[in-house]
Amino acid sequence: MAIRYALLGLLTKEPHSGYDLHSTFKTQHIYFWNSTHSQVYQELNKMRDEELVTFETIVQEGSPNKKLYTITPKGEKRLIEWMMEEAIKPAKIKDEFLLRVSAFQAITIDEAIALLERILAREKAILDGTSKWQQEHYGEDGPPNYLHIGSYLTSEFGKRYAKMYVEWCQWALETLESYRT
Amino acid sequence: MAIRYALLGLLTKEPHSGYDLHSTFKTQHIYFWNSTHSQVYQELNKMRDEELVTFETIVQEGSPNKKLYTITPKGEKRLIEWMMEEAIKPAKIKDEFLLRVSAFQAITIDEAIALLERILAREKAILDGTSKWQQEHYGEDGPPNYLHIGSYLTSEFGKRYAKMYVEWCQWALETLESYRT
DNA sequence: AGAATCATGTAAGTTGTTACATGATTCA
DNA sequence: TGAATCATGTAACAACTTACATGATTCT
Repeated sequence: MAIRYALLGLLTKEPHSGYDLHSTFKTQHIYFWNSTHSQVYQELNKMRDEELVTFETIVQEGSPNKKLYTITPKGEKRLIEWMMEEAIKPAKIKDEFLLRVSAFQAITIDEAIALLERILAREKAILDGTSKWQQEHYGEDGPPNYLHIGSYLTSEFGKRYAKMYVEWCQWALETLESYRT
Repeated sequence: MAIRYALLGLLTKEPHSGYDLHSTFKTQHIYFWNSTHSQVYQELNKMRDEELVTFETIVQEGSPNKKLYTITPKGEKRLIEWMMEEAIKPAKIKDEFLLRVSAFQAITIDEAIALLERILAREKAILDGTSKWQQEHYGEDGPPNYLHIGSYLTSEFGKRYAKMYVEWCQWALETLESYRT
């Protein structure tokens, strides 16, 4: 239901192919949305049937042909209606690592520490990647115009989320050490 | 697939009813897991069929009868196997508010500010609730024994997540104000 | 009087995932 | 030579949500 608004939102900036849209979920949108390529293609087909998007086939040399999707006025209207709904559903999170943490009582302290150290390394790498992405795209001053404000604000969220995750891991490791004695 | 590990994890601490388990998702687990009561009951039935849990019917006066579920040795073994898997899937997040933020270019600055202010209030209330919950359950010193370490570590995550969300909202509001001129 | 809490469940529908399917080009 | 990237799609299955269904008690 909401996947379509994720796609429509990206299409308000410029036309994208299905492949592009999915790539964005895997890179920029990881902190607040996720999807698989098959779902993206299916949803784009539905939206084309409902005339929320149109596409144009781009013939390329060297890489396969692609379909460049553009949002229609009807699609824009629908997106804005959704953005203005009073009810904002709370976030739905499925974090398998934190689920493991919540069951740490079932394993030993050493096993728990080993798991945490793996995730600390992973989150450090993510923080690094997000910081670099933001620096490359927006530098110190933020986006040059309002068109990219959304992307800038959410990239900052991603950076803060990763930083919080890293610091929490470090705190959790210290806390676990103190339970060893 | 993973909902069962969420349930099994809680059952390693003590027996719970389906209602209890679902309540926990709505309160303590909101930062890393979510589910509906219907899914909880369905999964408990499946796990009973697979002998991962057993239950006992508790007859109550004043409130309806309930089924108290207990984890079996087979269930514990299955949980630990899952916790020790090398691959830890990245978190899957569906945050409709941040999805709206990512499309802020489609609405006016005033509308964007109004949305952010609503969420700031919501997140402040959540931070407050999480802080109080942690204080009431663990005070200043943390859990008295290793049995509650998981719950303590994840409640701290929840607190830090809410704090980060509040601070990000405040930063985003300032940033938006600066784009008005 | 109406809403919230406790308590469990089924049925129908929607959403999302995994596997299957293809194939050229580029990088290591 | 094998993996990664670009590029799109379908089919089958699993996961998840919403609506329906009931009903006593307690709080406002």
